[in-house]
Amino acid sequence: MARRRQAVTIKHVAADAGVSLQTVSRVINKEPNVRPEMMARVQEAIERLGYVPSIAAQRMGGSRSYLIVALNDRERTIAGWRNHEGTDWVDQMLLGGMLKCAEHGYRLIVELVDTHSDHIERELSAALAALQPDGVILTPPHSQNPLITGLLEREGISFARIGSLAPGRGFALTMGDTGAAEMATDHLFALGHRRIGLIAGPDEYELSAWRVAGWRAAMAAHDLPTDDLMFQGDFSYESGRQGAEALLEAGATAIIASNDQMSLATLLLARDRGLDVPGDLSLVSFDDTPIARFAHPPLTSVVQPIAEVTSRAVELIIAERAGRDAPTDPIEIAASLAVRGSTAPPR
Amino acid sequence: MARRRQAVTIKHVAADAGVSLQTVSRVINKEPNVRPEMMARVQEAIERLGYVPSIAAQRMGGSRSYLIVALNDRERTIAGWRNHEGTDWVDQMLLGGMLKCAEHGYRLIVELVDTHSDHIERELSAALAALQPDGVILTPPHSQNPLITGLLEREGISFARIGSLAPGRGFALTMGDTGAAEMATDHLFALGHRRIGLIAGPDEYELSAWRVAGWRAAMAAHDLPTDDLMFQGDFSYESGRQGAEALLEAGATAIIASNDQMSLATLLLARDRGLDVPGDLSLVSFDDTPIARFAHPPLTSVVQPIAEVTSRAVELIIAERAGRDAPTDPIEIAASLAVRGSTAPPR
DNA sequence: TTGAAAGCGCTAACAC
DNA sequence: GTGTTAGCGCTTTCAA
Repeated sequence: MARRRQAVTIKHVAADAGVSLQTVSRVINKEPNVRPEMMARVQEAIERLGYVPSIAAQRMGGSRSYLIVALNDRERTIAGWRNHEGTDWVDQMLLGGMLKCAEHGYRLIVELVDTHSDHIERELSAALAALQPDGVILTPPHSQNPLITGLLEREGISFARIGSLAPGRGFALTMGDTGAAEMATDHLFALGHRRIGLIAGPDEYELSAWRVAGWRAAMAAHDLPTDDLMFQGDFSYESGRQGAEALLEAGATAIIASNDQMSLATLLLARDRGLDVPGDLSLVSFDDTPIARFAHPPLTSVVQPIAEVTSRAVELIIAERAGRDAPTDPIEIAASLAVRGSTAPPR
Repeated sequence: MARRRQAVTIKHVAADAGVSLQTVSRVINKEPNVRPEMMARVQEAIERLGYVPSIAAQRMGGSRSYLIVALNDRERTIAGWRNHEGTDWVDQMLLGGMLKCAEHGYRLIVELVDTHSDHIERELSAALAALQPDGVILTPPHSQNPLITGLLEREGISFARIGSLAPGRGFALTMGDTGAAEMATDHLFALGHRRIGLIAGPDEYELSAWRVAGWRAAMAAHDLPTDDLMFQGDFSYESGRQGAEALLEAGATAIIASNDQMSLATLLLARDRGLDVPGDLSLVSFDDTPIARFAHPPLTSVVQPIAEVTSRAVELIIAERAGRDAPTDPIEIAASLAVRGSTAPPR
């Protein structure tokens, strides 16, 4: 295979337009101090020759790399793909992130690193050194891992933290978990439920606590006790089953589960016990994956705007690189509730 | 934001190990002609300093870019993500492709281009110029688009064609569609079906014809007529419904549908008509997405090894770049049949 | 407002 | 075997 070089480079454009390399570069980067006339001439040459800058060369020149890394948890992501039951977190990130990137000539690269690895910093450093991305989008639980945020901060790379409100650098974005939990609780309350249980996620995820807080707030607003109605799971099916057992024991007539696996576990436990959903037990899921949508009955679910949040994260990163000033307050893009067949008034 | 440069470069390593840049480069690239002793010294320096080569600089040096592009159909892919019903083609490509890439220090970048666009060549050229990937993995229907394969061939970029057997350059890989269709047909025959209908995919996809051929071959082997038992759909729900109507009209007791949407359409049509699946109608899907797995009953499906095929495609591309000789024959990684509740003996 | 020169981190070609 | 040199395509000084 022949050593392949760029077909048309900035030099060709410069020659064609009869200007210097520098002027072409300025036009490409939309820099000021170029006469409209020059700019038009250069633009025309670019079109004619079909010139597209090489991102490797742009990076080498010391400017942007036009690469944004979406960092996900390796174990969980791969497990999701392997089981292929449609957990579409990554797809939604691609949908929102890739398309937004494309609008600005950027690319989104998915990277996986182990949360629990002791050499997580080395893994990430290697990826950063290899790719030299202009930004990194962190998802839970990476978004609240100080080893990761610290490294990014030291390296001076702009990053977004999805699902984290911790103070510090990096754009914080949430999907309004507190409000979503309140919404779910209120929905169940409005149906007439009073014993509303919550199967929470693990502490490792900040958002677990937010959801608990939202549920507690809603319960308190209705003067309802929460005493033994909370069970802390770890997002696994098994923990969901345990949680459902505990909450049924506590007399829950409705259960909110913090993800699809725990919801599914609850649904199947109910079935095993001969309980009708939603007749004997109402159920709200906190994920809107096919597992929830195609369950029988289809689960009322909190729908998380992953694509929108990722898109926003990309925007923030690109805007910061472009020198525009960044918002310092956390950004919330609220989840919504899709009411389906798993919730109904209690008997 | 400070202009960020590589923290530790090949120069640092060279200095640290007391050798020339070139020697370090040779070690990195596993080139011959380096004494084991030198190599060890360099390796040690690399470890100690935590050096990782910059992909951009490697590309600039004129060698590999360590980037492989996975090219998918824009419209279909985005629609899949938007509807988010778990069509996990891209996920499976990432699963197989990313992991294999990672083993060799490569990255997989997902790119979307419009099949029906008249400027498809410009779109692709731009992506190639920007990224300068070492290889491109084509999926249907791009894999049989001469505009695309022609361009890649002219540019001298190695590429893999998934789902294409057309002659010409590029590694051809299939998932044994002919055999899969035969397998599905034989399964139904073994259950006692004689009127087995097929809802085929559009001609735009080579594999549509292979599936028809497999079905025909299996039917012929059992001396069964195929006359009015074939309907050509276009992978849409609507066409699936039309196909199901036509085939039921023709007296089919079993239907094989070429994707999940058409299968779902068939299932729902049966339900509308009060037909029990599998009692009155057996159904085999050609996709194993959540739509098929979570349907009621769960659909017997052809399971396509997308991850494996992509992984293999990555291997082939990397091997070719490394100068190892490439297989010229098409590679088949056979699909399997997951028997579920939608197939049973006819009444 | 424009251009010339230097250098980014790496590899290819050649010399030693 | 190993080191030296000359770029790759671009951006960043800095000078005009």
